[in-house]
Amino acid sequence: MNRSLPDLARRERQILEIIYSLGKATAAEVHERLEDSPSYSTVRKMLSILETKGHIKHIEQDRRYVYLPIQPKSKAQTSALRQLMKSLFEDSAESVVSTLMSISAAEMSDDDLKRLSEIIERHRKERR
Amino acid sequence: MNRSLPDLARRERQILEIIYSLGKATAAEVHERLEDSPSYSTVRKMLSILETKGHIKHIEQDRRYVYLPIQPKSKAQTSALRQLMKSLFEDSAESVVSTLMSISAAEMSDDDLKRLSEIIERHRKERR
DNA sequence: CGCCCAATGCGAAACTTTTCGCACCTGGCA
DNA sequence: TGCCAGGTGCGAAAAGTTTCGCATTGGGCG
Repeated sequence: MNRSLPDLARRERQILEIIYSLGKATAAEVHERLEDSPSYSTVRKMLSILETKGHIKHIEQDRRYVYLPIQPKSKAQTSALRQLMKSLFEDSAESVVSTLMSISAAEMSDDDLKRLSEIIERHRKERR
Repeated sequence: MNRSLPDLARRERQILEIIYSLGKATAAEVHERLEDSPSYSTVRKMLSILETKGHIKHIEQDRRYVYLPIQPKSKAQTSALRQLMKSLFEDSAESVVSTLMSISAAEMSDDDLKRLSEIIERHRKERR
């Protein structure tokens, strides 16, 4: 199956996002971070459903399950960003960057910003 | 209510995304663009549900309903990007830009890239 | 005027997601 | 050994979403 993040149901998505943001997570950790928290029992059930659907897997560690995403984060990032660009940014990188600046610029140091420029400049050069 | 895009149910989200990407849309237009298309009737029902829930509104034009988002696109962009950064990019603008480049750089002209740099440089200067 | 076409409104069935409680299992400790 | 704490598994109820068909409405045209 392997639908991308935004095609999941609400709770499923929330939970998968938590797992991605932590890299890996136990049921308890997910439960802790989930908003308007349902019971622990519910969270475990959702995890097992996500596993059945092929979005996550688990390993056993210290006698408890630790869940991991199946799709590597880099792929999830790419497909989520693509999808977002398409639905809200007219597929325009420029528009994304503008919004990104309006969100983040204030909290970034000059060096941080410089580093962003450099990422872009590097791409300009590499293509020649 | 006004949950942001990613907190909607699957179909609801798909439909709202179509409306955002077109700016405004009739039931027929949404129907056309919706994947694995459900009946026209279903689409209209969803639109009326989205309206009830406060995500869209309609105006009448040439004797048919034209639906519009309630939340301005710019707000939707901001909150969706924030959310994405948090869940998949460790809140790092740099990481977003890298991924963005890997998606888009190949299809951008040198001028396009230059314009991106300028957006960032502008922010560097404005803050001094 | 009356009919037809192209809309909308809405109730209810079907399906999917979400929630939870209870049974079970296992290691550590009194 | 037997009990407790802290895990997992899972069935089934509840809630939420999605689908559709049929009734209704109103303008344009013969």
